[in-house]
Amino acid sequence: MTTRRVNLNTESVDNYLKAIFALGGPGEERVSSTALADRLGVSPASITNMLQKLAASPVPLVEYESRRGVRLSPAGKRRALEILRHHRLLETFLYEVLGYPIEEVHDDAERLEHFISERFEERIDAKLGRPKFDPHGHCIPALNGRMSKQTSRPLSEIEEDGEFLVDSVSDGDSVLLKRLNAHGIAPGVRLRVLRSSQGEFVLRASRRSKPLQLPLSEVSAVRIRSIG
Amino acid sequence: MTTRRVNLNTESVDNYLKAIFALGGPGEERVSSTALADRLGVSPASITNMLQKLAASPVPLVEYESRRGVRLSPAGKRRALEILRHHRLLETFLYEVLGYPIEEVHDDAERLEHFISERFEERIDAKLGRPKFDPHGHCIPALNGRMSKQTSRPLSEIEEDGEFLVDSVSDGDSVLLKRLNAHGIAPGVRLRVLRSSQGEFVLRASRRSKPLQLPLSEVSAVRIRSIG
DNA sequence: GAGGCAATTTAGGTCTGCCTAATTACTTAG
DNA sequence: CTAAGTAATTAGGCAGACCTAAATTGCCTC
Repeated sequence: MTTRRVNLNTESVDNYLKAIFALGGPGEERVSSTALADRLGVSPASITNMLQKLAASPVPLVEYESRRGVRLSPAGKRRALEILRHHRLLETFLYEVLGYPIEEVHDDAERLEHFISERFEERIDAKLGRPKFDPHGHCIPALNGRMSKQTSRPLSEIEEDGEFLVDSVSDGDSVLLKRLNAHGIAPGVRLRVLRSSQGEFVLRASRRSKPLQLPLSEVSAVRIRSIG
Repeated sequence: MTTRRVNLNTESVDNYLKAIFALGGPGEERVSSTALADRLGVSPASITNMLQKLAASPVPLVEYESRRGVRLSPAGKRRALEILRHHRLLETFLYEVLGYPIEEVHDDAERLEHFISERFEERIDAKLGRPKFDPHGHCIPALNGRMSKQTSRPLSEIEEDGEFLVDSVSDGDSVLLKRLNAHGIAPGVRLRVLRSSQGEFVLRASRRSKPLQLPLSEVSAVRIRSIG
């Protein structure tokens, strides 16, 4: 019986690796099947199936022990970072060069990230002047996969009200993103937290703009640093 | 029994439609299965299979009678032209904005043409100033699918030697394209045919450049118009 | 008008990525 | 320490897009 080699360069595999990378967090913790199933919108059975394939490949893309969750192998992490790089370069490109509205950038980048060539990647990187951050304030991994670690924390986790620097804004929810943008809340901006009680925050980006009230769930989309 | 509806918005379908469009020529003649199989690098059986599906869809993309070849339906033609538009806009974009070498433009455009959004299409079109021709000299179909018809003829079909205007150059063979380019043979250029005998042509684009000798098979990649 | 041949279609598989249902392994509460 | 309850895995299927091999069919020639 020949060991049949499978093709692991598919969009689907890309998405699994991205999801594991994202859910693993900075500590690269093991990720559970359900968490993945949930994130990818796929049944748990499909997850198990794919993970077994990814782990069994000649150069395994994940480390996987049955019922104990997965984490990326070095090769898998490399791939995940490459795609993340594509994604963020594309977002920057769509925003800067093609003049997309900020909240429209994510979806197109998500689709194209799987299909651009190395040449395309290199050309837009050059055109943009080798940017380090995308328009949401997220760090763009270098070609070699290096990426500086996050020094920010979610706005939802502050101890007390006051003034902060917006570090980045999550790009997943375009409606929220548009709203934040309309209120001047964008990376690099000074943000005043006027009031944060249980589930509600009231924010203002500058004297100009109107205050914005947000529930805790949405506030966590904004990451901040202390000023200074 | 429910009529199961199939998904016809796939890359594969795109490629069938493109192939039928290209092989049908300006007269939109019926195209044979073998010609398609050949062009798409797929077995004749697969062609039959796909054509049946395309013809049976609720809005048929092709007109197909068993053993008589296919042609595009109006809907199919619309789709084919849309993709051709994507392709040529992308080529122009990669060339003009991203500075690709001319011979590298085709492959990336071919991959991306299936995945760009309407917004992307509109943005690059705007950025390029609504171009009418791609860098190979091919006409870019308008948004509504309108496209002026070709007034040129293949260089391989000239009656006698002399001077011509290069109309366009085929983008399929990147090696040839690079060679033509290196000899200054590009759309809009005056081209002198120094000698054309049986299977061989000798061409020169300007007093400057060295003459280029090409076999008939490659010469047909160049389309020309009379000078006037 | 029958044979022969090439083109085409039908039949029956494969592989990928997904799904549902059924089963098994943990974990934890009593 | 057992009974739930939950998480994960196995088993068995399906659709899409391909393939090979085995009919067919259309047509051309003798």
